[in-house]
Amino acid sequence: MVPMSTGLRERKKLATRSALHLAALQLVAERGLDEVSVDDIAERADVSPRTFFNYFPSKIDAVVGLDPAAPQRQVEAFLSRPADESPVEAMRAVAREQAAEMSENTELWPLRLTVIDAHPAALARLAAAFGESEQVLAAAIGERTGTRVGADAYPALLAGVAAAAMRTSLHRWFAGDFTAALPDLVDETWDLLAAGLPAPR
Amino acid sequence: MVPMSTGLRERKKLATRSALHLAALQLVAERGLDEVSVDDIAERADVSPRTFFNYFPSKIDAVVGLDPAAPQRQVEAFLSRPADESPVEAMRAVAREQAAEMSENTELWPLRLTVIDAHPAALARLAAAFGESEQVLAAAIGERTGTRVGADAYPALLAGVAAAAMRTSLHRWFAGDFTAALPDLVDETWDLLAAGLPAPR
DNA sequence: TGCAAACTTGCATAGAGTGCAATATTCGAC
DNA sequence: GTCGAATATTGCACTCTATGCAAGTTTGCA
Repeated sequence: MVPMSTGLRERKKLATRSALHLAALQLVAERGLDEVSVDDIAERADVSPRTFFNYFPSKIDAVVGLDPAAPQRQVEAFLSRPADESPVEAMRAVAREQAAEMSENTELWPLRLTVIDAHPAALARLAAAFGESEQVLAAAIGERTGTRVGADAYPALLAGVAAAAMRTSLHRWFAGDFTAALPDLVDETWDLLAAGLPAPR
Repeated sequence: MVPMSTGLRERKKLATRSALHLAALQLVAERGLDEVSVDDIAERADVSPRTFFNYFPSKIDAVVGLDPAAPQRQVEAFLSRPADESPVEAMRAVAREQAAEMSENTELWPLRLTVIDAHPAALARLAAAFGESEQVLAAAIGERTGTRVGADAYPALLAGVAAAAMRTSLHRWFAGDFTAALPDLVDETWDLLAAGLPAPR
């Protein structure tokens, strides 16, 4: 159960998914979102148009190409932080880890963010994905702090703030042509938050 | 130019838009999102299916039914706050005003939020709308604080945090069956933010 | 009253997205 | 290696979304 790195079947699926995502990114970068059809993407990735929808529920999802397991991994990382850390500290540490991972593949995230930022529909889909992520994260925060998500403001707020922090950091990374170190940007952002968002200067 | 409350033409357009939005809300509340087609919505609102798309770019937009001018009004409210207020104070005041407005019509927002919360696609669209709103708001914050949106983290972060605060407050309002006063929920949320998100208890 | 601008509608069309059944591939046991 | 079960791919048929365009209505205004 839950194999770490398995046989041919699993690897092929990952490869196909990755090929579809990359094909979508490249085609949209070349021509723009509206000039690219699902058929185009499937053709470049060497699968049938019908197979495309076995991997992504929509065209825009293939462009954004987020890992559907990412929210769950984020939750696990958060819950396994040392118990003496405050929720904010733990969340911040998880964000820094995530940032470090994103920085590792020096090609994928910059390409992704560049394409996404140029297309409002993709930006919208990304915002929606962050929103979904927030919900499972809020549940985890509620679990850790012993508060109820509906009743208390804290869990949903911290989840929302964490998502905003990551989005802000990613956007600054992009705006600076990916020359800065993403984990550093994340740290700066969380410094502002911990201080209660003091006015600049 | 820019008439406050104008002739028959303007009023009819607003009425049609409102009728389409309400029809979408009611139908989706009755049957669920996938059992409602654009044709159904147009029929209940007594316009042709083609006219539907003169008012909303997609079915889900009709369900969510947000005012496309809202982000701009938010920006204007923010920029016209007294100059001695800090950005956080100004943003918080704007949020409280918005909350008060939303509470005024005791039918619309509760129905909206109930329908939206029951349908992930609508929730995603709402998250995307908040994201769009953040962008223009960030520009305004940058203007007020004299910082550059791409270079400095502050404007985008405060905009993102403000959006998270509003979403959190709306969700708590909904979770408590709309018995609480929304402006109070907003205040509590901003208290947490200003204190740097201290751990509960 | 009558002209111009703005709105509605029908028609045609491209493309997204889904269910279903047939085919092909991989896995695991032997 | 071979075979059967499980899983993945594909083609087909179909519905619905969404948009451009042109013709017909309604409204605003002089």
